[in-house]
Amino acid sequence: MVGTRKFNEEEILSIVINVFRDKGYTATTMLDLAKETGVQRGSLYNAYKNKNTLFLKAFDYYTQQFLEIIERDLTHPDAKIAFTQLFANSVNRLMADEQKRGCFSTRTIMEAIRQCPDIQQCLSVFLDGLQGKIHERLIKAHDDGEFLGEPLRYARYLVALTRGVAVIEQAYSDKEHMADIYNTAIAQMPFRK
Amino acid sequence: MVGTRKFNEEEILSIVINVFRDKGYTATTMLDLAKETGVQRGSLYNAYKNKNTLFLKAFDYYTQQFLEIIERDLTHPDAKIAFTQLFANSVNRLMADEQKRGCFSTRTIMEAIRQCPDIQQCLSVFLDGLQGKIHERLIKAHDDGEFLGEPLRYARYLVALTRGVAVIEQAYSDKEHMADIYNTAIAQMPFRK
DNA sequence: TTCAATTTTGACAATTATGTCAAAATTGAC
DNA sequence: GTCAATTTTGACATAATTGTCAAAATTGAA
Repeated sequence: MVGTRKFNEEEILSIVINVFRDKGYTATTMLDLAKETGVQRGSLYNAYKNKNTLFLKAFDYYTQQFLEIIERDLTHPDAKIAFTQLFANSVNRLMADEQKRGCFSTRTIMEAIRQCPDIQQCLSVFLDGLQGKIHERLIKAHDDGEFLGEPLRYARYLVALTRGVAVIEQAYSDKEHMADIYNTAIAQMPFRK
Repeated sequence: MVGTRKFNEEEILSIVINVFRDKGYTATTMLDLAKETGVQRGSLYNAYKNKNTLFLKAFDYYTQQFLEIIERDLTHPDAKIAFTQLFANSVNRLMADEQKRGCFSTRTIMEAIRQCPDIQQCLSVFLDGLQGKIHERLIKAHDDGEFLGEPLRYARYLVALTRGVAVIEQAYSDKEHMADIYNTAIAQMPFRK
């Protein structure tokens, strides 16, 4: 194809996600995105039409990477260990960011959902995806006799809990606090003794 | 005092909270606030210096009202019923808003905490306040022999869960979904049988 | 009633952000 | 190498937002 784009799309989307994570949806301007990516503002408008569309594209890219990670976190054959690992990794990922910018999807739900047209669909894919991965793992655990609760109810419950911990992280950024919440939750869950 | 303000502060702060709830911290402009409150922009600058300071004041006012409501929700002498009511009321309050603007404090944590200088202190008062009310009620329940868990751990856990449900509300605005999460949580908690 | 403190008002300048566009540059296909 | 499609670039006009200020209005106290 003639007149090909100079920039690498995945590279740009990664940077774009970082900028949005930094400042939030509304506070991020096209100028910010141009500066950080090194792509001229006019080029971004040409390629993505506007901030809204660019955000949607970046969020989809994020979802895809995120769901792969969740799946990997839940691979341990022992269900209780698998969930313990998922939560531990989740806390570690939040803490690993020295700027403490928090969970991108949760911030998107709480801010961008009212600002960014058409984001609802992206969020459905994200949340249904997350709930789906957890649900699948709980069904397997149930079939294995390792888990005695209702998989779907617990999947919903756990998705909510992870969102809650993401909020707590922003408020306190205290690793022990987050770990404590997950430990309390895990200890209560109806895993086979 | 001479040259007294024309407007009623509590009335204005209520409106201000509504506008911020509507559009979020960043997307709300001083012009929006002036239009909605009927107070001239210049007057708002004179009285509150800028958006940031006004937001802090409004948030404090919100916290005060919120904590009174939580305390009232937890008054039932039976602990399990008290928490069941707290959660039911919490869901009902979220659903009662026809615009589905969501939990103001959770949205503030996820957006404004990175945009609004000095909000951290207001949020501490809010969250420590909420955790404190829940903690107190759990201690009482524990003393009464109605609750067998560790009050502080469960207080943290429940605060996180309520934040999580606030996120779920924005994503799905589905009453049954939220109720289901709280039911799953309540059913697991170590209340005396 | 007068007065001084304070608020209100509307206008102003400065800044920031958006979206568009024509000209220039690039590049794959032929 | 040429060419046509596309992207890149920088400039432009428009709109929105901020913060400030002087003049006018208000009001409680003396």
